[in-house]
Amino acid sequence: MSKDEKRRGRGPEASIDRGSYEPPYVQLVGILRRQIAAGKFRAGDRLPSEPQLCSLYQVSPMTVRRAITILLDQGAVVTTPGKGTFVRPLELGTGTFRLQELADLLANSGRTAVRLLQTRVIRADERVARRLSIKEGQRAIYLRRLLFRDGDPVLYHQEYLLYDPKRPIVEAEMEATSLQGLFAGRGGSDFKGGSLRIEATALRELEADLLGGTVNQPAFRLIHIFYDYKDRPASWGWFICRGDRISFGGTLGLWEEK
Amino acid sequence: MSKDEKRRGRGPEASIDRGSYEPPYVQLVGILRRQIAAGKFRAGDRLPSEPQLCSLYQVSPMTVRRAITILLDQGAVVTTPGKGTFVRPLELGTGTFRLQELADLLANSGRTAVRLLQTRVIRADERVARRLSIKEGQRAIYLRRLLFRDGDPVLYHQEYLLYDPKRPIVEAEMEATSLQGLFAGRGGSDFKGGSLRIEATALRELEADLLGGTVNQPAFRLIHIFYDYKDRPASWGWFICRGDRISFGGTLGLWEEK
DNA sequence: AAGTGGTCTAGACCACTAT
DNA sequence: TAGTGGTCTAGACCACTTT
Repeated sequence: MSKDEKRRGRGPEASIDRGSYEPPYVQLVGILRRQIAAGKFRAGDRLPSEPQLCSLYQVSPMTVRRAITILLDQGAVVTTPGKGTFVRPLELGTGTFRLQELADLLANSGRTAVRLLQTRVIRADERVARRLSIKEGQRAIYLRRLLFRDGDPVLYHQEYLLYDPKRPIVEAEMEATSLQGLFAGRGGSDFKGGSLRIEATALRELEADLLGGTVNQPAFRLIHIFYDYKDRPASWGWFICRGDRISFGGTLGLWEEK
Repeated sequence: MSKDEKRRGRGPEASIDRGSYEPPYVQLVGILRRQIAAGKFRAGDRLPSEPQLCSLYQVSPMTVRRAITILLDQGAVVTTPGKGTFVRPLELGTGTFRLQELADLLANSGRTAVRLLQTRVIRADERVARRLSIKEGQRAIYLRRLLFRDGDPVLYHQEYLLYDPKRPIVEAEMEATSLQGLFAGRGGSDFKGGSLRIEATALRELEADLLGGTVNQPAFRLIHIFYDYKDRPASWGWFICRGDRISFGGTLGLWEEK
């Protein structure tokens, strides 16, 4: 698909290929990244100034600016007004893990199934009340689900939902709520966003039984709070997944997965 | 174009404040985000076209474009050429976890200490050879470190490094290698980047002993490979951290931590 | 005063999609 | 044909830092 990757073998500088399908600012990002990755500019070094880059690569200031901005929020460089643009050193704190693996586990809805284990209206105890910002004793919905991949149970999900008497939730809907649209990505959900937290844990008896694992086996617990469009916490819950079934990957610095 | 005020009818509820220290494109990002978060535009809805946004907020196409681009890589919208810009539904797969917690654990170098437990030159077995892309039997450096926070052991680190006879590593250097500059963020490292993977595990006897935990206690294993500027894998290793000492957080969708 | 990053304008052209 | 996103130009102004 990318057959016009030309070798610009000689000279320290590559140049912008105007005939390429790749826009100049993308090419410039690539050129600068390669120069950094090749060690031409090391951590702490200053990059050429923006006017210099303009004349070096024959592009307008705006195009240089776009490229720099991209490097900036890729974390490759830092800029300080009046001084210059500098190559950023590796910092572990900037590393991130993606949840893509979790989504992959549940992609392809044909291979995925949800079994609703339990659904009941409960009275919020102190813990639930605090998480959902309601009063103790108020109603909430408690759900337990088991998610299958190719017939194998892979995720155990427990969730507390705001109870809204004006909008009762149908059973069929509950299988989808916060899964459809969250996992598959299609169909709008009623949530505007949420916060996540991942913990290391071990399977308890029930969880081991449901997930076909052994008691005390290492596992991930993924805790979520989703908020509705009125900023109310509308869902609090957690997924349990066997540690030998999933792990989460990410990259650091200029490294791109190959 | 007509500069008549045809925006009186269904005008924007917010407008760009030219006197603000916040540049117009940032304000526009905020305005659109708030409208989405408030439910004015729901998942799947189409945003006003870029020319419409230009006249709505009296900014140039380039400014609108910058705002849209930001929303785009914030994951808030998706764009399809020829059709429009659409609000993106929540997708769990887009969630990310930050390693900030890990960096925080080791911030403030005054409270942090590194104890080198072991350092020896070894012959690479099959596993090490594969990870470092060297031949079996070749030399490599094996390190074991214990990292303390306020006197408490918090991280156990094992690492295999490329052995370079031309550049022997001093002991003092080893305490810093891949920690200084990776954690503290100052001082350039010799690595251009790396890949990370996080696993759920349980403490083994040695690890429990070192970290002051109990055997089989839940824990995280953070595996890393760092690459040098010649794209060689120069460091392979992993950190062990008690599960009750750390967890990793992140957000999803339009939610911002408050 | 000169250089640097940061921002913005007011158009232009292109490729794509729908009618 | 008209509308849409995507890109680009060739300047301009500002705030900041260094000399």
